[in-house]
Amino acid sequence: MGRKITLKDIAKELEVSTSTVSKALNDSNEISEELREKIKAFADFYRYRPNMTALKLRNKKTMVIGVIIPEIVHHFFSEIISGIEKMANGRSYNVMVCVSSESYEKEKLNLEMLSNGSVDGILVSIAKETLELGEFDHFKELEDYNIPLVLFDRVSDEIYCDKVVVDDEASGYKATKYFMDIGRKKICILSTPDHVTVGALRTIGYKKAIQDSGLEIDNRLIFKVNDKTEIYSQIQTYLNSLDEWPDAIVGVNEIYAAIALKVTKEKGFKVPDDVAVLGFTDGLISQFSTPAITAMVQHGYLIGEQAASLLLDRIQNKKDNENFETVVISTDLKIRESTEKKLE
Amino acid sequence: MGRKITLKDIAKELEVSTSTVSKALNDSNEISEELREKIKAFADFYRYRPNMTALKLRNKKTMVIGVIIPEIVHHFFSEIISGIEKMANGRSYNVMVCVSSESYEKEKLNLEMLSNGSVDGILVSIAKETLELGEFDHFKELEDYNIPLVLFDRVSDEIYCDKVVVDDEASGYKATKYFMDIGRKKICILSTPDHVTVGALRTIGYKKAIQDSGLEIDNRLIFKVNDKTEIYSQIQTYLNSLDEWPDAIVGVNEIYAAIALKVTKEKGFKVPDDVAVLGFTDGLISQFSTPAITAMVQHGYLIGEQAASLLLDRIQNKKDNENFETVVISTDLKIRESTEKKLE
DNA sequence: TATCAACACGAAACCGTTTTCGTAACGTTT
DNA sequence: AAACGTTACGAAAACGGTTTCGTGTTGATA
Repeated sequence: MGRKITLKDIAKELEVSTSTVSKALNDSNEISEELREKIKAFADFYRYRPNMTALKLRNKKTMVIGVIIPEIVHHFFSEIISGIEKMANGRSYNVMVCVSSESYEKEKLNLEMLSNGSVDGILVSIAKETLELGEFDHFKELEDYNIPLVLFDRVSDEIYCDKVVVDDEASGYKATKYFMDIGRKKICILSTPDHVTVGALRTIGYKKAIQDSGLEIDNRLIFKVNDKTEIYSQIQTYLNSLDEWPDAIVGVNEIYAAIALKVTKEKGFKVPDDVAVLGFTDGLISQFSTPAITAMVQHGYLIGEQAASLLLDRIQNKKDNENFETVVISTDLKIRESTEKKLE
Repeated sequence: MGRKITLKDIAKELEVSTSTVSKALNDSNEISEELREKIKAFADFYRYRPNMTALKLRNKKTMVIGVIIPEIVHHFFSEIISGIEKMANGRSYNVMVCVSSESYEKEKLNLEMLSNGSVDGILVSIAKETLELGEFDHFKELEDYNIPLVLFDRVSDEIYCDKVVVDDEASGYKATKYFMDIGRKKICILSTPDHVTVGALRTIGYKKAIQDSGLEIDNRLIFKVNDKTEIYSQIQTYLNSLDEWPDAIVGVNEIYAAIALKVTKEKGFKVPDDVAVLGFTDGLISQFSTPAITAMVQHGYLIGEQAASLLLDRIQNKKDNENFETVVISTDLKIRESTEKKLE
C-alpha cells in the first residue's frame, strides 16, 4: 500500500512549497543547508523517487530508444540487441524492443507507435517484406516528427539517415577468395533472393572474386533460397540437381551452411576433405556442429553498439541534419574444421 | 522541421479551446458534428498525434512493461522475450528490455530504474548471482511502489508474486525415465551448481527416476558444471575421469549436451549406438548438430506469453493482492537422432 | 411569457515535475 | 536613515493532454 510519494506530499507534510522541495532535493543552494537536509532526510525515509513520466514530459525527452528488428530468436539479431542495450545503458538510456516479424505492416505499426513520443530515437533493421515491396514511406514520415533514425544491417538507399552495415560485398569476396586459396575449384553459394540486400551483396562479392581470379562465373552454382517454403529440401534438391557436387559451399547465413553441411554428409561426402563449408554469422550452430563450421564473424554486438552510439549522438548533439554517416563493420573469417583438414 | 503539432496549436489555429479539440478528436458528442469534422480534418492534415508522455502522466499508466533477463543472446530467453512481446503487443502494451548479465548489481539497478514509474509492471528471470547470494530484498521493495511483478523460469520462494515455471523436476524425471526405457543403464547428468534451481530440480527428477526404477544413485554420474570457467574442458575432463563412459548423457541445457556429444564422438564412441545424448532447450544447436540432438522442448515462447498475460491481468484487473498464482509449463520430449538408432 | 432541458463550447483543474521570477526579511554600506 | 545586496523561500507557468464543471444559446414546454 506504500502509495507512491510525490513532491507535493513531502511539501504538504513539511509545510513548505513544492518548489522548495524540488530545489532541496536537487541540491540547490537557494535552500538553506538546514532545511535542505531536513527535506532530504524526509524524502529518503519515505523512499521518494521522482516520477519519470513527469520528468519526461517536462524535459521533453524520454531517455528511451526504440528498436525494431525483424526477429528476436536469431543469434545475429539478439547479439545486436545486446550491443544496443549495453551502449544505451552506458549512456543512461533504456531500450524498447519491437519485432516486425519480417512483416511490412507490423514494421509500419511499430514505427508509428514508437514515433508518438515514446522514444527519443529509433533503430531499425528493415523487414524482408518491406525490402521486397520497396515501400519506405513510413520511414520518411519520421522526419516530420523530427525523430532521429538509424538503420542497421538491413538498410535502403532510399532512406536518408545514419546507417551501420556489414561490408557484405567484401565479405562475400573474402569467403570466396579463401576457398580459392585453399584450392577449391567448384564453389557454390547459397544465397537469398535479390531484394534481401545482404545476400545480394555477398553474391556480388562472390562473383567478383571468381572473375578476379580469371575464372568464369557459373550461374548454376548460385542458388537463391526462397525463405517462404521449406529450406532444407530446397537446398537438398538443388545440390542433388548439380552434375557434380561442389567442392566448396558458401552459405550466406548459418542455417544454410548447416543444412548444406548436413546434406553433404548424408550424401556420403567427407567434410572438409571432399567438400568445404563456410557460413555467415558465427553463432552456436557453427560452433557446435560437427565438424564445426568456418564462419564469417559479423560482430553483431559491435553493430548494435555502433548503431546505438550513432543514434545517441544524433539525439544528444543534434548534429547538423544533413551529414549522415554510414559505418561499415568489417567481418572476420573464423576458420574451423569444416574447411580445414582435421588433425588426425 | 515539421515541429510536432500539439492540441494547443490546433486550438489556436482554429480559434477554439484545447478542450474542444481534445473532445472532438476523441469523438465526444459534446462537440457539434460540423466542428468535430473540421477539427479532425485539420488534425489529420497536420498529422497530429497525441503526445504519449503527456497521456502517460495524465492516465497514470505507461502502457509499458519491463523485462529483466539474465542474457539475451540465448535461444531460450530470446524465445521468451518473443512470447512476451507478442502478448504485450496484442494487449496494446510495449516492452522495455533490460539485461542483468547474470549480475546481482545490474539486476538491482535495472529494477530500480524500471520501478521509477517507467513501466506498469515488471517481468524478471533472476540472475544467477542473485540466486547464489540469496539476496532478494530489491524485489521486495517493489511492493512499496505498488508495481506488479511476475517471475519466470528462474524464480525464488522468498519472493511472493505470480510465477511461471517449467516443471523442471518432472522434466528431469521424464528424460531419465526415457533413457531407462530405451535400455540405457549408466545415465550421467551434466547439471549446474545447486543455487541454479532449474539445474537442481532437474537433478532431483533424475534421482527420483533412478530410485523409482529400483536402482542405486551413483553420485559420480552427477556432474555440476561451473559456469565461471571453461565449460568444454570441464566436461571433457569429467567424462574422461569416469572408469567407464556412460551409455546415456543428460545435459541440463543445450550447450552441455552439444559438448558432451562432441567429446563423445571425439573419443570414438558412436552416437546413439554406444552413447545416447539428450539436452534441455530445443534450440538451433540441437536441430543442426549431427546427429541432431534429442531435446526437452521448453516452450519458451509459451512461457513468455503466460508470464506477460499474468502480469497484464495484475495490471489491469488489480487482482486481490493475496492470490498469487504459479503457472507450470510442461515440457515435451522431442526425439531425434542422438538417442534413436539412425535409419540406415 | 416564464421555465427548463438540451446543446455546444470554454475555463480551469489535474497528472508530477522543474524553473523563472517575485519578494519579505535581514544585514551592510554610505 | 536611506539605499542596496543577500538570503531563503513561495507563486506560478510550463510540459501536453483529459475531464469536470460551468454557462450562454437555443428550442420546446407549461
